[in-house]
Amino acid sequence: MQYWLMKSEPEELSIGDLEATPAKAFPWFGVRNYQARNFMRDTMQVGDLAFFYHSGCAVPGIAGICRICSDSYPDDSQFAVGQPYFDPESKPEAPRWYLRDVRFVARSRLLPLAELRTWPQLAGMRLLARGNRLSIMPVSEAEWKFITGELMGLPS
DNA sequence: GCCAACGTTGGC
DNA sequence: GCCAACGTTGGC
Repeated sequence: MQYWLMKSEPEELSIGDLEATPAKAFPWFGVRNYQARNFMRDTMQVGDLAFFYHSGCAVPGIAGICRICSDSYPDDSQFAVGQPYFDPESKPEAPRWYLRDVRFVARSRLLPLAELRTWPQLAGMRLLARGNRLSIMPVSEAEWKFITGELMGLPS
């Protein structure tokens, strides 16, 4: 059981979209970074929990929690000619990009990036490291427990 | 294998 | 829209 943080632009997919259809498995499509792909393809396990992070919006921050609910499989969007995530270098017989499905767990109050930076307990968080651009990254158990317990007020 | 150029991410 | 930081590409 590991913890993660997954970034999404809410205009594309938001925690509200998951919440609106909590039984649905949402493919986490569009990741085009090898390190993030490797986390999804190789390291994640079904049942892992992840913070759902809203990026590229007015107030970026953690907006809720989702659960990894599938094994990894090829991201269809890499083969969609003319679409934003098309990758002409990737072949169906050797897909380059893999994803997993996630499902809604909880919405939280928005925890803005600027607020997360103020907590000494989170000073080592990868999300807050200078120049960090990874869209999928591990979260330590201590960070997870602090955020869910102290900032979200969820029972442990 | 180095590294400059370029494209992308993502906060502000 | 700007720009810092990073990842990728490709020439050498």
